[in-house]
Amino acid sequence: MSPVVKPPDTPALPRQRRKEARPHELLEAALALFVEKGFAATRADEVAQRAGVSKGTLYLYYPSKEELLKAVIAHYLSSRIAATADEVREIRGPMAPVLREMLVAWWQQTYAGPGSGTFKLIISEVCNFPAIGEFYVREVVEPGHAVVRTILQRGIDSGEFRPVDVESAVHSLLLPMIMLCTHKHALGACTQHTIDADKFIADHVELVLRGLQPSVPQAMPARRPIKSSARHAPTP
Amino acid sequence: MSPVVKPPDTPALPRQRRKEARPHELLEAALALFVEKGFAATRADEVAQRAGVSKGTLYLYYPSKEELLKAVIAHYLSSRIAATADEVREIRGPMAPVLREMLVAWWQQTYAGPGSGTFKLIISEVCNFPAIGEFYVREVVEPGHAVVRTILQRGIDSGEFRPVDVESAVHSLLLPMIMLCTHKHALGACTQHTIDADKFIADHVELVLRGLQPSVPQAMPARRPIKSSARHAPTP
Amino acid sequence: MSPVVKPPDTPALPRQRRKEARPHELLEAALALFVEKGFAATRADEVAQRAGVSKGTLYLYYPSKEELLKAVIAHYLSSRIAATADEVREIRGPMAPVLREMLVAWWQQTYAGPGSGTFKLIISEVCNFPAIGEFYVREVVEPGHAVVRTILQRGIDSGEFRPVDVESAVHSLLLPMIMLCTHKHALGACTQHTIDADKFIADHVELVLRGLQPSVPQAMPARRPIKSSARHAPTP
Amino acid sequence: MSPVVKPPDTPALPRQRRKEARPHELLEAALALFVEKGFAATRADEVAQRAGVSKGTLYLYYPSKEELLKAVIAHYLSSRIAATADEVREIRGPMAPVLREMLVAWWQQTYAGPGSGTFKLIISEVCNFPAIGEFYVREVVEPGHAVVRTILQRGIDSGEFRPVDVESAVHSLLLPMIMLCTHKHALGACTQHTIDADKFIADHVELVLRGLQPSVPQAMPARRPIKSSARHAPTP
DNA sequence: AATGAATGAGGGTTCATTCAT
DNA sequence: AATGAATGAACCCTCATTCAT
Repeated sequence: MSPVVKPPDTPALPRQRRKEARPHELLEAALALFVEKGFAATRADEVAQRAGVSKGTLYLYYPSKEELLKAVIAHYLSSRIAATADEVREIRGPMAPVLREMLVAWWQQTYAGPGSGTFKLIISEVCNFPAIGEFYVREVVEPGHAVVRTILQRGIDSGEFRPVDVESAVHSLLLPMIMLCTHKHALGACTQHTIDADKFIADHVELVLRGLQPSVPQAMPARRPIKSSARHAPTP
Repeated sequence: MSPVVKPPDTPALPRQRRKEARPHELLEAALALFVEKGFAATRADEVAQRAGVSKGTLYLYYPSKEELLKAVIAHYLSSRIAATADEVREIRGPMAPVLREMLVAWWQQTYAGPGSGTFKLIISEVCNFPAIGEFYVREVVEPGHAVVRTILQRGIDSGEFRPVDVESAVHSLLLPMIMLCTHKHALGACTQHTIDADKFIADHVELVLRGLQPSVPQAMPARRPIKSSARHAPTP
Repeated sequence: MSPVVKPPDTPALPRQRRKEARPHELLEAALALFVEKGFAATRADEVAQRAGVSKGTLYLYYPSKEELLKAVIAHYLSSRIAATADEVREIRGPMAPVLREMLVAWWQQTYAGPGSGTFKLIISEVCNFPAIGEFYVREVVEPGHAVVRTILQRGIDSGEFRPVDVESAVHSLLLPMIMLCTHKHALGACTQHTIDADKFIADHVELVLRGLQPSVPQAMPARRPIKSSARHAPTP
Repeated sequence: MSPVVKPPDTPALPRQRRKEARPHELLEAALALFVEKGFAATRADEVAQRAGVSKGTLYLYYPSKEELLKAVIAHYLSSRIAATADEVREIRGPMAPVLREMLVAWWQQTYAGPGSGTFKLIISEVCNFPAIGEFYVREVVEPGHAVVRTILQRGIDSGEFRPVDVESAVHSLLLPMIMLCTHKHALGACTQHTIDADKFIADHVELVLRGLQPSVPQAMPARRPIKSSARHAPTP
């Protein structure tokens, strides 16, 4: 998927001057370690060592550990979501397949690649480095939400979807995806509690799309109290 | 909420002896700081100061920072989920209201309280302290999933719900809740990107419950390709 | 030997008020720990605990750890050497038996009792607390040396001993004794390298007394080069 | 002797890179301070400062203060006693001059050099670090004793020496030397109580050698009570 | 008088950053 | 450009000492 992944079996590549590759290798090493251990618990020379350079070299490319973090975030979040938005604007016809395919495509690109760790990283570090949060919201959250919101709104307008709260539906669709990316680098990385991510995402999108269908009036008497005695909060 | 916060302008308030209250105050302070800044970035005397004691006192109650972390996790994750499971087992009748009310009740308890931060804390630190992950999976994840899984399965068996993949549906219901707790202490704590959590949870549960309803045959021509040219991965 | 040794099998003596015994118990505990671990490596509450009191109580009797050290030294070095000196002054007749019996008597008293540790303690701590050294020299070294010196000199004057350097002979007699006391609490306390102290002291005194005998002229051609090639410094 | 001592009035002498020299300089500084103040009372940055480096540099070469202590011991106790033993084995002829010269040679090498402090250091710290004692016994005590024992035994076998207890005689010869080394760094370093060490050692060896001479029967009626009333223990 | 909880200065150790080579 | 030895501020933790009970 990403051709820059350093082959892990070439430990001592023979002194070829690859000044151009250095920054990217450092970013990749830094991302992996920041995601795994957190920013504060990652030592600068761990990053350098994983990138195959000395500690001093790291500081040749990034003036401080914090700048390295920002570069990591900027690099792995430079999204092409805006481009997606433009494409979506042109599409006509039923929105359900559009939504399904767009989400699954984004998902497959994201979950497998190294960028899946950025969500955990942002969650962990945003309070210490609020600039990261602003960048993320501006570059990723808002354009991403906008795309999904647009599709949903168009489906509602055309009667394809029920008139649900669009913000909530956006979250219903996207939050599990973010959570799964996070899980991959958290519990999933160090416990036996794994999730079949691809299957879940397919099932989840399907479930939500079902939930968005206009109701067939008589089909479901939702929220009509049936036997009142049966209902109570189970964990008061 | 926190009447114990020492006013910072009293330089030497007379040394207090409160052996019983200290552990809880220290745990509360540690949770807040570990959640906000991360374990490694939190200094031991920050915790002590927030709890209104000196650094030495902290070490009177917990032998190391790591043990303090474990105590925080153990304290705030001692769940009453098992009790919930017992109650649920007795319930008869339609499962949709049971599910809705149980989830909302759990949600309201959790999101508002200090325990909502534990999810971010676990996400951030589980790779550094795998024992935390095992504890969390055993004490929270598995019993929690079991409760929801039981309800869903019973609804499927009775024909109230479609025969969906139960594991996926459990995740569809719960992951957004976890994500929202996490969000509260991450982006939500330091950017303007807020979410109306209560409304979203209500909407989300409703949406999923709709998606679980048995399908009315003619209602949705799902997955039928409509205009083939309209489909392509939106973020290439 | 010393009737104040606390029986170690009465761990909780039932609240009897023994204010008078406290200081001595503290001194005994402090001596044992200071000798074993050194002053700096001994914690104040270790001393208190070994004496069966709380940390606060220790500070009721001694205002600081350093004062406790001084009290230990003063207590265990309060020597009765001066009295010995008076007795010796009266003695007439051959000095060899006097010396032998006096040294053995002093040895037997000292080596077995707790005071044997004071030599190691002084060696270890005198550079950090020079006052201890001055006290020790004044109270122990000088009077002790004076006694032995007097006896030796009298033996020399009477022709019983050879006219050796008296200072050197004093050291030849006493230094091994000090060294053995030190050894008991150093290597002897934690390795298998033990010395049969009583036998050695008897042998040593005898050997030195022999060496003090007037020489029989033809007996020893000392310092006459014998086979010159055979002599060279063995560890150059 | 110590040309590396940094003059204290040059606040920032330009950072030096001397990877080879550092370990020895650190060991020398550490020995001096550990001997003078004891291990526990010596601060790591005192050692670093005396070696002319920063505290961090110390930890570049030794992973902890305790490892530094072990390195000091290992470095200054790497004895050439075994070599001496080989040489001694070849020597024929009278043993008295051999013994005298060997002891004086060893003495002169040891007392003047920095290694003279190791005895005090071992005495002070062996109970806290028993491995040091085992190392010392194996590397120094046992081979050293073996050399002296061999010489004495050969002298006894040839009739040159009286048939004394060899172990005791070894101690009679060596313990005062150890004690003098110890004294140099204890009382001798901080009180006026000095000993003319070279003279004493020469006298002492001579005294003991005299005591080892075979007795001329009629010369000394040792242990035969002469005037019985004159004998009594002077310090009862 | 006795206790032991509380304090905070101090010491061992780490690690981001610098700089001589 | 690259290295890695050197630095020192900062952090975890200890423990002598104090003081409320």
